[in-house]
Amino acid sequence: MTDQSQESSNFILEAVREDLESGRFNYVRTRFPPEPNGYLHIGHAKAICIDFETAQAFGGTTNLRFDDTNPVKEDVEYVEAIKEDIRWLGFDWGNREFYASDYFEQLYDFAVQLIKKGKAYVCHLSPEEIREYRGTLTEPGRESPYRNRTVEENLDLFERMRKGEFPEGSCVLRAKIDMASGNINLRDPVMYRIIHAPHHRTGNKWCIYPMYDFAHGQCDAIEGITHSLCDLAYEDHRPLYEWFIRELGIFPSRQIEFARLNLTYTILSKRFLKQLVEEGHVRGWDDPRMPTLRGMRRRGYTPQAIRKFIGMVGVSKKESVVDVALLESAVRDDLNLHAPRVMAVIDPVKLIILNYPEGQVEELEAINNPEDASAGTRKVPFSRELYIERDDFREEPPPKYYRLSPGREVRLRWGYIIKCVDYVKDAQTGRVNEIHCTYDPETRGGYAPDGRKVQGTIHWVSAPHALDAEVRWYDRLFTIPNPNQPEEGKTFLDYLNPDSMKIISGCKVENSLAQAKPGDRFQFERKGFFCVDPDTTDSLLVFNLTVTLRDTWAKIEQKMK
RNA sequence: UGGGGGCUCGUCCAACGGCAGGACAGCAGACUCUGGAUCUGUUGAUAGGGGUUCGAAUCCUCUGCCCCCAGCCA
Repeated sequence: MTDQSQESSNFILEAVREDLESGRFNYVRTRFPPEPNGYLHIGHAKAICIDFETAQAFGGTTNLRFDDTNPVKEDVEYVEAIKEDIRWLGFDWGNREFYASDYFEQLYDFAVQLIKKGKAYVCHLSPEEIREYRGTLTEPGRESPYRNRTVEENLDLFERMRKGEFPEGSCVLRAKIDMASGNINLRDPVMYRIIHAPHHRTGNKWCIYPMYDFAHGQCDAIEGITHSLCDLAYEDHRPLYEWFIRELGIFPSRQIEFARLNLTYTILSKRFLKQLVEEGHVRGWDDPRMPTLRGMRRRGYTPQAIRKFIGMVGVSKKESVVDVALLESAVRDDLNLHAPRVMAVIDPVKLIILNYPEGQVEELEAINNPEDASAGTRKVPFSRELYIERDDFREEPPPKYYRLSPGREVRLRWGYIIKCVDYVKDAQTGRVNEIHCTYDPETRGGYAPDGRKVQGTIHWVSAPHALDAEVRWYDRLFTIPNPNQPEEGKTFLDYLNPDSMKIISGCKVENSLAQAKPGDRFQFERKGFFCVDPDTTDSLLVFNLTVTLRDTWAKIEQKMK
């Protein structure tokens, strides 16, 4: 209860601790093994954190190893992107960057070793036949007619596979295990297949490539990985992983599986994310609505927030769906402490202070971050004509509304207390297009010398000084908590939120933002956290909504309906 | 009807035979020049049955429900 150490523990750390105590291992080394066939997302961030932090907890190291055993799916473009994203998260693999393809020769030797032991054979069954012979979940399989070839014949055939004498699909190398095993992975799994395609690293040197099951564990062994942490999906593969270790007599890495991350209102399947991009439902892999690390980065999420979130989620073997609100909370928490505050009016309406001298400009002092005194202060210009948020004025204020309305007083943040005396509406549309106020010159800086209480404080910008901006206001990409489980006859695309992005132009922001550069993060007071988008040009600032502030008024208003 | 896993507040994670706790969400209040932040309080759970035990979320047993596996993908 009062013990803080439990917060940072989990079943993997306990297992590793036991392995060290029992002497099973005397050091800790993990690996993060992405296949370079796509971009990293928040789900990968969980794996990355677990891999790196587990090792760190015991003074160990983590290798980055690209699992590049299938040349037709992979590309160098992805290895660079993956490295960039891991670094952004703040993890360092030093010079321990490896590739499964570095070990192709070694892996080939391992295969020969198994052939010589009579534990592997070249099989000429077609893919369809292999499937038939494999049996089903409830019925045992049948042995391949090629299963009992001699070692010499297998050695010869395997060598010729390597030399490129056979077309793709004509034969494979299989492990000779047990066609009746209840675990289908043990029914003579394929170890090598023929692929006549150039590999992004080995070029045309190879035309046979190891399958995941014959590559992963062996690479772990070669690298001396003590703990190979992976997805629950590989639980069934562990007996095979261990079979290869035993038969080859190689370093006995221990595979431990944990549950992958799922998030409400979010899709994390690579295939579906790809579909979102290719069909144009989002603007790209780095669209701020995407759960990719590049998307979240562009959205304004910080690596610290993502790591904090992963820590809050914990590690277990239970398949779960984490509420995306937890992520948003972690993001707010971090940004609250570090993002400078700024005034920005997203839906502006003109406000004129009738008794303020025309042409006069004052510089008012504003605190940059109330959570961080070292952030200092800045000057914001004040004048007779301002913009305020359209929603901060009501002709007929509802109960509990304490912003501006006719006859009422409100404080302009860091400015003066003003009172609404009149407003004008557009004759055509009926929309309010000007609000007339008077100000109390005694209240400069927002303090009332008479001690009078003003309930509302609203943000504003000086009209002649304001900068134009575009705001991209994001909402959840999907309308239901679990788009992974569509109703009968529907797909996740049926739940796309049509309002997941609203592009709002004509926003007015304070002029201190003139210096803002892409990637800079701010809090727009009373609104939310925003991040400067790379689409920003010299003439137009573009901001992405990272996450809104908690909005209790919206909640009250909602309840009154 | 094979094999492998999993069931603790709404959600996620703890408690490892000894008072079921935390975070997020929710609710109520305090404070406030952001209806922000902060602080306080509060609602709320051991899938079910049987057993072992002084004592069970934890051990045993039966039942139920959920997930994964039949790629020459990873």
